[in-house]
Amino acid sequence: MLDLKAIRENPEEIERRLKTRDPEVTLKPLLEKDERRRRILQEVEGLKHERNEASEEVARLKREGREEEAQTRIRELRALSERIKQLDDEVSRLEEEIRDILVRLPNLPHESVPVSFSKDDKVIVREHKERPELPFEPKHHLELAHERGLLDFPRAARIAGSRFPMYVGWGARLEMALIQFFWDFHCEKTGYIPVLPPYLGNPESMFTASQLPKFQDDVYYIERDELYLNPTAETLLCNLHRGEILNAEELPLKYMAYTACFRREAGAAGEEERGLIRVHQFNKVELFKFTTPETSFDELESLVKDAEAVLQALELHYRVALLPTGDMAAQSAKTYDLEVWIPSQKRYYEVSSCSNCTDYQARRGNIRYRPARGEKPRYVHTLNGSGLATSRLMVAILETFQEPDGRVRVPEALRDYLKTDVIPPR
RNA sequence: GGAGGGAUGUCCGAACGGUAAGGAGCCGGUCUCGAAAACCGGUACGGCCUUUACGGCCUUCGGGGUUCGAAUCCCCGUCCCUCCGCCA
Repeated sequence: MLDLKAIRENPEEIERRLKTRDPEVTLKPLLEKDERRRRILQEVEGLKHERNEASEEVARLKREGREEEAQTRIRELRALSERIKQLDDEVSRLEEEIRDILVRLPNLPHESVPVSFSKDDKVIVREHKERPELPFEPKHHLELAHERGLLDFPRAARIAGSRFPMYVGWGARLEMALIQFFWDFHCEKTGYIPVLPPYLGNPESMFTASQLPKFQDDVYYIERDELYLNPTAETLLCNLHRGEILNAEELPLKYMAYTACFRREAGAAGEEERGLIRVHQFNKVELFKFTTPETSFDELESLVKDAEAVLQALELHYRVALLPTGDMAAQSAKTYDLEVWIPSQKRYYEVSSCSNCTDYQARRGNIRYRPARGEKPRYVHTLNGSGLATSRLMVAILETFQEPDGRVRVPEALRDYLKTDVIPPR
């Protein structure tokens, strides 16, 4: 959510910047409603002042036993109270309308973000390692998994439905090893506080993270209990300090969580996304930071490095992309994607998305910090990044490290977890 | 799921429907070489409004209602506690 006061003070500039993400944006109706609201507010506050003084007078008259005079005064005050109620209602209606508009506006993009509506206009910032050239036609991960009995989609479909993965045997062991490796890595090497949060979130949490109101259809919803199934731990961690005022000294606060993530993925389907690429349930270790406004963009750079470090440890080829204005999530002011090479498709897939959401989520969730003793609280900045999503990583590992005979070499970093250096045939 | 009890500031804690006591803590001061103690003063976080003032309005978990006026009465909800039931 953007700062209404800032919009009021600088509407042209803000509208211009928002239009780099969504050309439809117009602030005019918002400003008109704001103007009206403030006018009525002034009137009603004046009337309330009047009422407060009159009420005090009634109390005094009653204390002094001047009952008749008090009754006369009370009769007079009825009309005033009626008017106040009318105006109050109008103010609340306007406030609701203003909020409705405000919560749907995206965040202001940072000036370093390339301006474009096409996702192809992302900027490749850097690459790691050479693109692996296999001396044979690489097999699709599903084929490898089938030969080795690593995944069982048909039976998962029996249990839950299509596009739910089921890991079996060495597949299950590899998935657990990846989770455990990411978890240990960030606990020990990058210093994030580990958290196992609830997997369900209430409407307020979804709203704060900006999952609502726009992405209602992308999340699973349990109507009976008014709870949403976690789509990404960003949503959960974002709410860890909702409504709090943090101390400046404790910032930046760095958290990490492992969760399963659930997404409806309505409408998504296609040959390219067969197998583990796009599923309703996947595992992810998420990184999340609460920082001061001054440091957030530096913290974004280090967050990206923390996520990259895991890919490097796994010896994978990847690149870092800076997303253009039109391709970022609404809450983000600046986003880097980490994209890993998938040999069978000869293309990159996103395995991590690292964003600085500045004060956008903080304002929605009223997450603040006090810069110094006695000073007014300010909104924190929130940052999130996957560190990483395991399901797509498994695809990359199976395909990148496959041998001509279909065996899969286990990267050094995972050997302690798997107790083998090659995934054998079943 | 059922029955009770509760939620007031940084903390504790009061308030016949009449406009948020008191204490601790914290901040400032007196005293002191300095500190402690004592004493004096300040202290409702926070938000909104513009005529930026010694200003006004809102704020007793949240949302509604009754009333001239609600921390207080009524309704709905959230969270916490106790008991019963169920249960990995």
